[in-house]
Amino acid sequence: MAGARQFDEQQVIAIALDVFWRKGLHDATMQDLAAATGVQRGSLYNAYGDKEAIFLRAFDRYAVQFLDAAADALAEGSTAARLRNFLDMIVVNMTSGSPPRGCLTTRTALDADISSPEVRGRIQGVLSRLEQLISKAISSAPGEWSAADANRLARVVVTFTRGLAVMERAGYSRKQLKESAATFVGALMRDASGTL
Amino acid sequence: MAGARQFDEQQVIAIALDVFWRKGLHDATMQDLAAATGVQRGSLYNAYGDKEAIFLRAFDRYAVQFLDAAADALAEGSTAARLRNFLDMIVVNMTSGSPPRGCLTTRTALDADISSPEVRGRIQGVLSRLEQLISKAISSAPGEWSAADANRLARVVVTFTRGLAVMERAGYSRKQLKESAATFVGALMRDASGTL
DNA sequence: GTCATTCTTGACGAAAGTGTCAAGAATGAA
DNA sequence: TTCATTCTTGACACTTTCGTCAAGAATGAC
Repeated sequence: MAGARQFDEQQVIAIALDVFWRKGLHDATMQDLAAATGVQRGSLYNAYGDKEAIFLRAFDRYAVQFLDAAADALAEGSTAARLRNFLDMIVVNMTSGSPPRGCLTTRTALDADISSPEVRGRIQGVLSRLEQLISKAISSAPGEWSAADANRLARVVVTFTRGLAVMERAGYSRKQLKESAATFVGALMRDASGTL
Repeated sequence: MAGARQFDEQQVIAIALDVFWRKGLHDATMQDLAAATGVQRGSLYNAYGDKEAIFLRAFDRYAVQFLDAAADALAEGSTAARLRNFLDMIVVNMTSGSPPRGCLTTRTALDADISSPEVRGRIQGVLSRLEQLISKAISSAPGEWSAADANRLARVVVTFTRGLAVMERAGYSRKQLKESAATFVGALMRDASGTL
């Protein structure tokens, strides 16, 4: 293999992820990626083909990290504690960075109508795997829900997390989002504890 | 006033709303607006200045209609019934059209980082007025919530509606969204009735 | 060390969008 | 009817982005 690649692919994809996270798949340009990575536009075309191919690589890395973190947050405690941990993780995730980067999945989902089937598939993949994780966490914790209820509730929780991502874009602070998340879990799980 | 305008402004704004609703403020072009309205690009620039000015007019009309519809849906019945009516209205609203148009407010919110303060302000305005409507509906219905609880719950409900809008973009059907909404209300409002 | 292969670079042409403008058309007021 | 004003139209200049390509640089295999 002659003419070796002059850049670190892992690093380029990691930087590309950051660019996409900040600007979105649609708004990030090849020039943005070239500037951020220090790799010439032509080299990126040569190495990956087009912007979407870079996005898919970056997104796949992101999805793995994200779902791992979600699984961790959902691993222990009561159902309420698991959901609280999970939602806190989500909120911190979307309010990190300066300025905050928001949620890459949600941003990408909103552009679904101008995205390729590949991209749409990744979004649906992340959301459905997330739903499965949550459903499992709900039904495996000591709780009062049937498997069917757990599935339905999991979808509601996923939907709520997407709402948090929108609210973040609308200007709500980390603190406000955490407060809403706490209210949500409190209302959903309310029992004799009397929260809410 | 000599040289009268050759087009119906109400109609142009209504058509512009449809274009923005389908493509988003950012992705809709002046050429899209010109083609859809039948008014030349130059005339639109002459009449309104730029794309954002047209958007603001269209959005303001949309916001009034939307909030009126929300107030209607939240007007009568138990807290649960009000919320169910309201969420059904929201879901129908975002799944109407072919293909479905989604939610204009949510789409616009997701582009907050490249929008003007005026546009961001409109988004926040709609969301906060919606929150107030819901809070009022919750606390005015025969129910068990304090005013502070109603405020917190209202924000949770607004957040959930934003989540529904994202899920719609991700490919969920009207039926699925309604089902999630029903589960949400059932879980939130659960009492001796035993739903969920 | 030679060489075929691959990568890198900068430039190119095409396409799409923006905002502006001069010239002409249309209109209401007098 | 006349005329000043306003609207309409198509063209223009500018910008951004895209994808490609030829020429040169770098590298691993032999």
